Amino acid sequence: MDPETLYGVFDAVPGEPSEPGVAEPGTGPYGGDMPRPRYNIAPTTDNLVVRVRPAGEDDQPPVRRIDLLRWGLVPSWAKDPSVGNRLFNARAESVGEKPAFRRALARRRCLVPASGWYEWQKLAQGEATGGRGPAKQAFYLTPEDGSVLAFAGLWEYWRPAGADRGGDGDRGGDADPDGGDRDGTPADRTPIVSYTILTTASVGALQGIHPRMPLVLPASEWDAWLDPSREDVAELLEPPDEDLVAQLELRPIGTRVGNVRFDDPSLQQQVTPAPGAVGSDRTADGDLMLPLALP
DNA sequence: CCAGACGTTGTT
DNA sequence: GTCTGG
DNA sequence: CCAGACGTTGTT
DNA sequence: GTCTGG
Repeated sequence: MDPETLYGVFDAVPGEPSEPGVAEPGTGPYGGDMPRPRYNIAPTTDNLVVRVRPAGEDDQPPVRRIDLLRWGLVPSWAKDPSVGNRLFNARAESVGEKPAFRRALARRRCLVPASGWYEWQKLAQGEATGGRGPAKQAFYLTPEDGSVLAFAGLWEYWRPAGADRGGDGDRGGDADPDGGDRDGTPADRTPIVSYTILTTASVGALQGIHPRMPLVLPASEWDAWLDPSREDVAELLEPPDEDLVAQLELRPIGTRVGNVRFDDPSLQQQVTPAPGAVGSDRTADGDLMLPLALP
């Protein structure tokens, strides 16, 4: 997706230029560089996220802001930020009870824009291919009308122990473009603002591919999800409506998407689905699937 | 009390 | 930080 | 999630 | 097999 379109889609503005721990997306149409569109996003990388208020400035009217946050939520109490490497998803069914996510669910919800997402369907070991056939089929799930999706997310602020420099964002504006500090402070002492994506049970045809899916929020729920004063989000944590899922294209794609060093539009090129995969006209054994006789 | 976890996915 | 397990 | 690494002693 | 990195 084109990152610049996101400001319009989400009625958002660029984030504060000096928020510690946040890589700058740039100001886009307001005058700076935006990150290039991405086609293969991996956990631990910085990606665009929509938030209302990155830090507690309580008086100002709510403004949606877009920043680059690290995918993989690092809890504020973590001693080592690598614990966030595995916290890139949070189950919607239990997120309110997990120590790592509970506080963020109550106070720091966010939206993660995406043009779609990838999923792997595990296939029965193909006997017809002598076991050498592909054991899995990748899919790109994307709205047929090209609209932008928003995944429900949570974000968190982490500061290394002992790093005691005060300032919650608007002071000490030393906009350091690269990760490290000028004074030689290693990167593992810099603050990190990170996020996680909620998952839920798959809906409709997606169940044939994978039992889980990201919690996709319809645009009508974006405002409520982002509103930090909203107390009861149980309704928003329910799986998406079937009609939302019915608007998605389930596009079989090649296996290169599994390797993060590939990151270009060709990853989303449609391929013939493997036998037994969703959309294939052949069974897992390679036999042609015949249409059912109608009465 | 202290120590240790704190999570999800998927199980050819 | 807060909860669970020993 | 998938891809890729996974390690020490001792230096024949 | 299991962990780390992207």
